[in-house]
Amino acid sequence: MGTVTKALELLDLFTRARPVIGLSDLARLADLNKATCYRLATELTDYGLIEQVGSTKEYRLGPAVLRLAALREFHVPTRDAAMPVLQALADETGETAHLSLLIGRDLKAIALAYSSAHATRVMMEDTEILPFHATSSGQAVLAFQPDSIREIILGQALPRLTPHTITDPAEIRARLATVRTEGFAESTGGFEADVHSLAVPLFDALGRCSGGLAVAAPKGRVTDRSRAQIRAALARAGNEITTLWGGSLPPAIATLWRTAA
Amino acid sequence: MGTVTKALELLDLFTRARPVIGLSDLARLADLNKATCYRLATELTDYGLIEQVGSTKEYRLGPAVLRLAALREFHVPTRDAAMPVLQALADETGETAHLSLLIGRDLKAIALAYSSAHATRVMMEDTEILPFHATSSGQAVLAFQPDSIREIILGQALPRLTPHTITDPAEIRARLATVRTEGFAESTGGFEADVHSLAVPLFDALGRCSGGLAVAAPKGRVTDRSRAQIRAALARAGNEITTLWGGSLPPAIATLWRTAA
DNA sequence: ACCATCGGTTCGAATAATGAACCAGCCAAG
DNA sequence: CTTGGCTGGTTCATTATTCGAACCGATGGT
Repeated sequence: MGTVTKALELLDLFTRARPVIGLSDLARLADLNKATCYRLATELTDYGLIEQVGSTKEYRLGPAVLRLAALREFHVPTRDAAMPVLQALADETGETAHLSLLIGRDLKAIALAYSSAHATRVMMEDTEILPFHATSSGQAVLAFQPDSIREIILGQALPRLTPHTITDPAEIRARLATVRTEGFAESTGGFEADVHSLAVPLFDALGRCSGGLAVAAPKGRVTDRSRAQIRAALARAGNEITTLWGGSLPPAIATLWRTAA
Repeated sequence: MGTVTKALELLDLFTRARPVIGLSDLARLADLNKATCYRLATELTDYGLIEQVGSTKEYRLGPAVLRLAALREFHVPTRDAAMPVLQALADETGETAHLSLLIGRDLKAIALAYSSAHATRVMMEDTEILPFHATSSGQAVLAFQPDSIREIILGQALPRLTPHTITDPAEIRARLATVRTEGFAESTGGFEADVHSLAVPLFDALGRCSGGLAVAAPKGRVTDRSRAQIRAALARAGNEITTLWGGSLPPAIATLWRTAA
């Protein structure tokens, strides 16, 4: 593994639940020698990807990420464009909506929107990496990947995260086929017990499925009626975001979503 | 210089004016061997900081920056918090407003807002790094840095970017003293000929000056009246953003701005 | 006074980065 | 259809950089 990758992996240690990390912790979490970790952290700090805060000298993500994101949004409006749609989706369904993107080999959440309709809502605090096999977003995205990529992912370990997580590759393949014929993915308690979620795939300008859009609700609140409503809202929002991204839906999906919405 | 820094410097080659870069160009621009550049680019690509687009395989900034920025904004709302104020500043003054942050040893623009009041407006296309000596933002920020940092920066080369650029360190030091007593920095044609700009410093929660806020207008459109209006708007906006950042103004500045607004 | 931990530093050994030369593929000019 | 100059990508021996055990001074709790 290259030095650059090692340095960048430090960035992944920062999460919503753990936004600041001291040098020793950083080294422990990254399984790196403290000296090595210090050098890498110093280089990241010099560039501004992380910064040291206050007298304790702990690290957190730095201002450089803002500049890079602003530049990317200028050229390829992704998050900014999708944000209002995401919030509208949360408002319309009364549940938590989130948007995820395929980054490297992982599916990562990049935006959340909450609804204030209910006092209890699904929070997604420390959820950056969405496991493909255990989440509806993951299944929605996986269903529309090329066979080669899908098989690489299904060949990896598929940890049982809850008693309801599906871990059999064959069973997952069957579900993905269903996702393709229905245009929606559904997961109940596979990632977090008591959370139901529905998701749709999103497509970029080259027709590749590059992300997912999901609505997560407490299991007990989901009825046949609300499921249908969420599906309709997801279809509309998925269509809208894909359009905003300059993408185009596979014709089969477009047809399926039209009937849902 | 470390490998990580070299890799990260590749990211700086992407600008608004040059958002996609091929491998050979990237190597040339970075003054790196093509093989080296390729390895670094591959590592950045694997992480998602850059991505290859289409059949031409050119590189552009990748989706990972969005995730990192979302995480940082969650913990330290900076850009998101300032954005509406920035737009209001542009609307109120009828000119281009921009926000810059001290990142590493450079001052970099992270957000722009345009006004639709006039057909001609100052565009800031390829302006990521704002030279301290030649811009009003730079002078505003430099004026409030600790002596040690200020002297390091003034000790560097101060290129003459236009016929009106001030390049004499002594003269700059004098202007910075004025900035401190007035609470505003002003530059006319020092960075781009025919552009007038006014700026104020911004302060973070630790009382450090960590950025600048500026309004840039075509030189010919600036009158005594509009200058006063811009200063008043800048004072209000600077105050507001500093507050949003949980920062506090140095008492001297607070007093100065109160009289302007 | 003690011990553990913190951020940061040192220096020889070990490893990873480097770059000249080399592919194959593409495209436009001759 | 050949030539030549470009592209993105690859190889491998040389070498410069990274690595990590041990060490430092400071801090904080017992």
